[in-house]
Amino acid sequence: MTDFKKMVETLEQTTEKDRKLTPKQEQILKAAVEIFAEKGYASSSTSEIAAKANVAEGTIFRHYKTKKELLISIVTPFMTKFTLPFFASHFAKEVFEEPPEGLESLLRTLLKNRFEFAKENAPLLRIVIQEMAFHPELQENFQEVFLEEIFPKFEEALNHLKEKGKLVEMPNASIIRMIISSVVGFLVTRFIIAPDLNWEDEKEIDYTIDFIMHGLAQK
Amino acid sequence: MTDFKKMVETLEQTTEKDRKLTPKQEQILKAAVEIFAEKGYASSSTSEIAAKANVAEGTIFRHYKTKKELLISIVTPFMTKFTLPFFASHFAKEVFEEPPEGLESLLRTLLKNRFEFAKENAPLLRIVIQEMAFHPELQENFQEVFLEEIFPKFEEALNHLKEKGKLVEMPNASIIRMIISSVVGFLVTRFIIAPDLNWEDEKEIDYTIDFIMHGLAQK
Amino acid sequence: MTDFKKMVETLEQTTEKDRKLTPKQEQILKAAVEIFAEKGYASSSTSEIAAKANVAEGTIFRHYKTKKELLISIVTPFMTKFTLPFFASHFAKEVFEEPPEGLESLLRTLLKNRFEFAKENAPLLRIVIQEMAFHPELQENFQEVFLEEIFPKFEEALNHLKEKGKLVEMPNASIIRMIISSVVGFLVTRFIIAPDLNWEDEKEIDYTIDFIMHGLAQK
Amino acid sequence: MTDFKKMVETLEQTTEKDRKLTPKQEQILKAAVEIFAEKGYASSSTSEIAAKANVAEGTIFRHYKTKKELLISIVTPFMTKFTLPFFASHFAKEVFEEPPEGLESLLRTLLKNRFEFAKENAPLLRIVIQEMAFHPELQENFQEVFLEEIFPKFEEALNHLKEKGKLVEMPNASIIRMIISSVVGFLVTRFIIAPDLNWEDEKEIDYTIDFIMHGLAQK
DNA sequence: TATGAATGAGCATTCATTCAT
DNA sequence: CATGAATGAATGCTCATTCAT
Repeated sequence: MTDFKKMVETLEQTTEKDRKLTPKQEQILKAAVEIFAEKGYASSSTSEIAAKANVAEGTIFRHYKTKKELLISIVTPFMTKFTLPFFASHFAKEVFEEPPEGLESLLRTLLKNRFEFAKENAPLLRIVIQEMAFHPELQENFQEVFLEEIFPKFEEALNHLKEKGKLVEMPNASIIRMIISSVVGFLVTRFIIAPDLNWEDEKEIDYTIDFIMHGLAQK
Repeated sequence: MTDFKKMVETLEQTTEKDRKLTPKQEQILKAAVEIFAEKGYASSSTSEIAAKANVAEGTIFRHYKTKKELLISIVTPFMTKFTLPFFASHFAKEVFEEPPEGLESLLRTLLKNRFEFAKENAPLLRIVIQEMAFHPELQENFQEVFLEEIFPKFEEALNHLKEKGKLVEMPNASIIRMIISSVVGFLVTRFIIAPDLNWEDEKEIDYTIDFIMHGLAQK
Repeated sequence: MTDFKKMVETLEQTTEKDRKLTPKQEQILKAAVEIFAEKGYASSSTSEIAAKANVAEGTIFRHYKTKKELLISIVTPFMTKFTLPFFASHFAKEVFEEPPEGLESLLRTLLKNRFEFAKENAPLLRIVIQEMAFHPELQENFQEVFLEEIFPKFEEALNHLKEKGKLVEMPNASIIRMIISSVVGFLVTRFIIAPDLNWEDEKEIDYTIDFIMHGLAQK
Repeated sequence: MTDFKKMVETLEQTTEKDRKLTPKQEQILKAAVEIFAEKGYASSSTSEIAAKANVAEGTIFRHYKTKKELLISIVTPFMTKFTLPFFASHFAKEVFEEPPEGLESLLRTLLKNRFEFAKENAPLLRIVIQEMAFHPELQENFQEVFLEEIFPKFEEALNHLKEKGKLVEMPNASIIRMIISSVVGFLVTRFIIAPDLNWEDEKEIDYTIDFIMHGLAQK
C-alpha cells in the first residue's frame, strides 16, 4: 500500500485554506481516495465512502458540499503538487546554470522526483488520469497549471538547449510531447497497468532517460 | 465528427457472428459510442442512449442483455481490430524480409496505419482507454490479445533486429514500452487531449518515428 | 410427473367451444400450467411460457387475448371438471337409492374419484388454490358452480340422511365445511404440501373416511 | 378491519432484536400487510406500499433491504407467534395433567386461542397461506417450527392419549393431519373465504371440536 | 460539530402487448 | 396462422443530498 500519511500531507499542504484537516476529514479523504481509485468517481457512492471512513453520511457533506467537491478537493492539490513545484525549483538550476549535460540532468531529476511522488500517491495518480476526461473543472485546472506554468518554462529551457546545439530540430511542442509521453508512459505502466511486476526501478529509469536523450539528441 | 460508417464497419466486421447489424442496432451503437465517449460508461444512462438513438428503451435490452454487454459489444471488437490484424500481416514482411531499415519501415507502417484507424474511431479509442481500468472483462480481453499475440511477435522482431546489431541493448519489454508510450502518447494527444489543435499530422508522425528510431538505435 | 395427456383432455373437454386444441395451443397450455404452478401467475412471464412452449411470444396472444385470459382458460375448465360432474352423476344414486351406508359410500366415491383427478392434475390444483384468492373472475366462477350446483345437492343429500337419523345435528353448512376441510386438507397435503412423502394412499383414504364418518355420525 | 395495533404487537414482539419499531416502520408494515394481503406479494409494488404508508419509496429500502426482506419481516414473526407459543405452554398441562378429557380440553384451548389470534391477524394469515408456496425461505422457517417443535410435542401427547385408550388407532401423522385440516379449514373459511357471513363463532367452534372428538375417539 | 433517517429523482431492467412481415 | 422486433409503462432499488436532533 502507498503510505497514506504522505498522501495526506500532499493533500493538506495545498488545500486552499492551508488549514490542518480534522481527523474525520482525513478519514473521509483516505476512504474517498481508495474508493475513487478502485471504482471510479461515478461508480463510487458516498455511503460507501462514509462507511469505509467510519463516519456518518451527513458528515461528508458537512465538509464537502457535494460529491464532486470532494473529488476536486482530492484531485486539484495533487495536480498542483505533481506538476508545479518541481519546475519552479529545478528548471533554472539544472538547465541554465549547469551547462553541458543540462537535459540529462534535468530529466533524471524530473523522473526520479516524479517517480517517488507517483509511488507515494499511486491511487491519486490513478484518479487524476481516470477522471480528468470527464470533469471540465479538472481540465481547466490542469490547463492553467500546464499552459501557464510548465509549458513556458519548458520551452524556455528547450530554446536554451537548442541554442547550444544540443537538441534535435523539432517544434518544442513535439519535444515536450515526446518527453511527457515517455515519462508518463513509464509511470502509468509502472504504477497503474502493471504495478505487480518485478520492476527494477533504477534500471528502468535509466533506460527511459537514455531513450529520451538519444531520441532528442542533435544528430 | 468521426465518420460513423467506418466505425460501424469496425464494429460489424468483428462481431462474432459476422452478422449485419439491423438499423436499430446501428442507431443504438452509434448513440452509445457517442455518449459513452462523452460522459463515460458509468455516467451514461440507457434512457439517454435510447433517446439519442430514437429507439425505445426496451429495444436496447432486446439486443444487449445488459448495459455492460452493450459496452463490451462496442469495445471488444474495436480492441481486436485495433491491435491484432496489423501485426498479423506486417511483422513478417517488414522486419524479416526487408533488411536494413526494418524497424523504421515497421514503425512507419504501424503508426500510419494505427493513426488512420484512431482517426476514424476516436470516440471508440476514448472509450477503451477510459473504461479499461474499471472492467476486468476488458482487461482480460486486452491481455489475451496483447500477451498472446502482440508481445511475442514484437519480441521476435526485436530479437531479430538485435542480432543484426541494429538495436540498443535494452530488455525487450522496455523497448516495447518505449515504442508504445510514444505511439499511444501521440495518438492520445492528437485525438483525445487536444484534437482541436492545428495538427500537421505528416510531420508529427515523422517526428515521432525519428524520436523512437534515434532513441533505440545501436550506439 | 403428472400425465399431461390427461390434463389436456381435462382442459379440452370443457373448453367453451368444445373445439380441439391445435398443437401450438397444447404446447402453450402445457407450458403455462407448469410455469404458473411453479412460480405463480404474477411471477410468470409470457416470454418464459413462450420459450418453454417452443412458440413465439406473439403466438400466445393470437390464442389468448391477454395473459389473464390464458389463466382463465386453464383454471375454469378445471374448476368445473373438479367440482361439477361428480355430483351430477353420483349424488342421486349413492345417497338416495342405496339406503343405509349412504354417506360412507358417497364419501368413498367422492374421495377416490377426486383423488385420482387431483393426482392427474396436481399442477392445476395448485394453480386453482393459489390464484383463486387474487382473481375475482375465478371466485365468481367458483361460487357459481359451488353455490348453485354443489351446495344445494349436498344439502339435499344431508337432509335426506338427517331424516333417516344417520347424521349428527349440525347445520348443513357446517357439515359441508367439515367434509370439504377433511377432503381438501388431505388432497392438499398429499399433492401440494408433501407430495414426496411415501404415501399409502389406500390407507389414508380409509382413515379420512373413517374420521369423517365418526365425526358426523348420529350420537 | 382487523385491529392493527394488535398486529403490530405481533410483529414487534418477535422481531429478532426485540426493538420497538419506529413510526415510519409501523406505517410501512401496516401498508405492506394490507397490500400484500389484498393483491399478493408479487403483484404489490413497493411504490404502492410507500404511497399507502405515506412514506418515500426510499424509506422502505432503508428499513428493509429488499422487497422480499419486507415480506419475510412480516411473515416469519407471525408464523412463529401463530404456531409456537401455544404449544410450548399448553400441551403439558392440558394433556398430561388433567386426565380424562385431555384431548377435548386441548382442542378447545387450541381452537379458541388460535381463533382469537387469527381474528386479530386475518390479513397476516392470508399472506402466510398465499405466499408460503412461492418462497422457500418461508417454507424452511415453517418446517423448522413445525417439524422440530410442534410435531414432536403433538406426537407425544397423542401417544399419551393412545396409551390411555382414548384415541382411535391411526398413525399419528394422519391424526395430526385430520386435526389441522379441521382447524385450518375452519379458520380459512371463517376469515379468508367467507369472512362476511354471519358467523356464530362460539357454536362453530363447538361443532368443530365435536367433529374432531368423535372422529378420533376410540371406537 | 456530527449524526443518520428521510427523501425523491433517477437508474437498469422486465414485461405484456402490438403489428408489420 | 405464426413470428419476433419493437414498444413504453412499470418495477425494485440506489444514491446524493437535506435536516431535525
